Amino acid sequence: MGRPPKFSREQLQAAALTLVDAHGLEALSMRSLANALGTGPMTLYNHVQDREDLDTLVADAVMAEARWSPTPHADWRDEVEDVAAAGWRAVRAHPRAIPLILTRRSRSTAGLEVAEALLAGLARSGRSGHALLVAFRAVTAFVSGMAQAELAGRLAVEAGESPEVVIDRFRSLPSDRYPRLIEIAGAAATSDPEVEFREGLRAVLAGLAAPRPPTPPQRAKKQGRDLTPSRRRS
Amino acid sequence: MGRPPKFSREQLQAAALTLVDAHGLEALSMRSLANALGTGPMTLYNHVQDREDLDTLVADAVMAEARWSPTPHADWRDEVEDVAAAGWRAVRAHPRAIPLILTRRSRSTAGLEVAEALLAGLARSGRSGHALLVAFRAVTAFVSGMAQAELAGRLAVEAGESPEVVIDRFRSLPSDRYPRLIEIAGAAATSDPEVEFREGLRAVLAGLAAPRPPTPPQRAKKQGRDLTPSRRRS
DNA sequence: ACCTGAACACCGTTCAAGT
DNA sequence: ACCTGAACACCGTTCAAGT
Repeated sequence: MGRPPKFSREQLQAAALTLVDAHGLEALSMRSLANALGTGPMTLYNHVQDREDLDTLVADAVMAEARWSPTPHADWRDEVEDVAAAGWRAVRAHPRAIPLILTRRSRSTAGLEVAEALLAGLARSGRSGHALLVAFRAVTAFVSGMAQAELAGRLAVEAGESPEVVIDRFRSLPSDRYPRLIEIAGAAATSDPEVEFREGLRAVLAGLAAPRPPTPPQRAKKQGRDLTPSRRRS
Repeated sequence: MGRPPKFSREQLQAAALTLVDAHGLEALSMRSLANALGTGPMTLYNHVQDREDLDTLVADAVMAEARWSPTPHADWRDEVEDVAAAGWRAVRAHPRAIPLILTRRSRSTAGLEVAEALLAGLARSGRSGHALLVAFRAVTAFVSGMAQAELAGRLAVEAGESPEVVIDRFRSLPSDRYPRLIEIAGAAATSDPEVEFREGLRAVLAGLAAPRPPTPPQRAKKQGRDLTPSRRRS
């Protein structure tokens, strides 16, 4: 009976994230992680339900790194910006894990923490209920969408191409079909992702701060989304 | 020499998407697709570079379904909203393919088409260069972020739980730690995703329409992101 | 309660051969 | 140019057994 676990959840997370950071997502498997920890694959099933669960563990490890100021700012928008930027920094620090985060963020406890902090800031705008939900979705959508954009660039670089080559290829798209795409590819060549994030987020927050036009009443309906609590192992 | 291809790109796309729609992402493999088409796995390598390439093919098939009005609206924001909503509808029509879209949208030709149409609308706001890039990122980030939210709900339902159960589980989170999360879980219970999308997008567009505060000049730097052209097979 | 090796039913992909 | 079967090096996971 009562035998102490051989590995802690934190050990698993750290080892898995290290593997992903160093060698990419494809390098993470039950077998490779077990190997990195010096055991057989089956041992992992004492700590993790699934391969899926392992992926969630990694996403959670990334989100757990997010740090923001605990003291509220004067302006609620600054507070939201602070938390959102923290989440985004955590994601950017682990580019190879981004697909996992895009796909499992809402199953991570650490993700819930970030969400609640974001909501605390947004609630200070005077919103509650449905309006708060919409604002929350807008901000989180923006953050994870920016992470998606980040991923796209890294994928190509990963595939062995320099950023310059990627942009050049865009520039060599048929210019009659994709004139604007080519234009922003040029802009992207000298752009700082941090600035893009900041400016974009401020635009979103400005939109949320502006008086909102009346909207038709809700039809009662439908399922909850982005609301899945993380399943805790045993 | 010159032998006509046994399958067209469209056939592959259709068969793969059907498989995913019907049985989920895990049901798509080189072998299962080959089987559905009545060949051996190796035949697929005449049409596709990779397993990765197959994923991109599916994402492309989904984005190719996006349809929007070809005639420009009076207000540029309505035009952007039209295109963005079209992209979102396409995504929602294939919920089980969402992880692929989140992860490979920027490698899809059909995705480029949507992007260019979005840019055409945004350019009418008077933006170009860096400002256009930022506006573009904000809108696409919002759309794919909303898709991410959509995914989260479907995952749980897929896992065999009714939407009500999912929301109930959220409501039963520790209420001292996650008060706001619980609040919006309640709001989400009666919320229509379509309304959320519309309201959120309008907030983003309102923010983009508002006069922008001055921003510090760009440091020259960095790589392009979200700009990877799709690799065409021979 | 937790650990673990063997075995099974899958994968993607290389190779070599065919037309 | 395109098709294809056999074979290889991987996967996640079930089972049964150990402490």
